[in-house]
Amino acid sequence: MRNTRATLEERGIRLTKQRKILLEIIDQSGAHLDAEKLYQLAKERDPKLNRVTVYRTLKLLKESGLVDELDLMHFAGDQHYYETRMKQEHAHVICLQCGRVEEYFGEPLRALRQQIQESLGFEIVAARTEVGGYCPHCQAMRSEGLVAAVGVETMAIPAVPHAD
Amino acid sequence: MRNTRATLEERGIRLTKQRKILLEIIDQSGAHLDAEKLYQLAKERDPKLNRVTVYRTLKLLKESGLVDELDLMHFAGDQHYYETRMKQEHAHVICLQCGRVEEYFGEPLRALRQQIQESLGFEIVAARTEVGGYCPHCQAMRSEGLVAAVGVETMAIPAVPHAD
DNA sequence: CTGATTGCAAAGAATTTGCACTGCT
DNA sequence: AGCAGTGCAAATTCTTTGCAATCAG
Repeated sequence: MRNTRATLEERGIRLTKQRKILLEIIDQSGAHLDAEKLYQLAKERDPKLNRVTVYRTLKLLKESGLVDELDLMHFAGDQHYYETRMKQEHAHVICLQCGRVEEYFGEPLRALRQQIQESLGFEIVAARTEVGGYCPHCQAMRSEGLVAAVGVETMAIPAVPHAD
Repeated sequence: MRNTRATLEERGIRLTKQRKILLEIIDQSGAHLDAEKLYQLAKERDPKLNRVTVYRTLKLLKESGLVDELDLMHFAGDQHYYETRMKQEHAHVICLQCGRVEEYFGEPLRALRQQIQESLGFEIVAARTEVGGYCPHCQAMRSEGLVAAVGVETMAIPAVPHAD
């Protein structure tokens, strides 16, 4: 957040009340927010704040490289999710049953990036790895036959993930 | 394609004229098609074929695990791209300048998948790695100052990639 | 035959744009 | 003050749905 302000300033981007609110929400929220959820949260702080401003701000932050845009394997639809660009690269691993999203940090990610860079000669700017599968908890449920076997993309929007 | 028919048959899915056309186009096209491009190509073969059928068929193929859905870092917008599920896992590496898409196959991808599986205990069903950066050709252009430096996501829809 | 599949038109979801007003810097 | 930024309404883009007609198995 500290560096965020600096980056924005460099770009001559004004720090309005609305942007402050949105930045804080994105920063503080551990979860991966989509535009609508971000809008709902922002409205609590400033009921006048418009959905359009959310979209415009997200676009801005994306372009400035301050947030990353994910789609979590389109698990719950086609909306996009946003998170502040983290110091460390990570993969998102989503449970196709319960919707839980885990983050994976680890050496193999660096190795992969490194290798792609070398073998293709690309100068990599951004990388995204998303993985869909079944978390340990849901694997158990499935093998107990408690859950109907369905096509991977077939299930409806998930209920809230089970507790831990 | 041979196995495609089998898979569809198992599911009791009828092989209509329209579906045959769409399957062939997806199969034969080396490129990554979005729904609209697929529709355009299909219309050449059957002008009556409707856009809706394209969407329905893509959904079906996705659910049957016969095609993968990509978004190529949203480089050219929010549409999705489709490709037949390949035998081998691969990453998509897209040049943010010219739009060229390279595919990377390589051991590190397997290692990553393996590691995620082990450390998170997930049973992985599908994985997707997308990388944005600058291809060797565009790196050269950029360093020659032939191209204005722009924010990563700022550029317009790309022209056709330069020839190899 | 008969239920799955299509086409058409219309609805929906997510996101963007035009424009007059407002408020950072 | 002056222009970037906002809100509102309307437009766009991408995708899905309802329903009667059609066709594969």
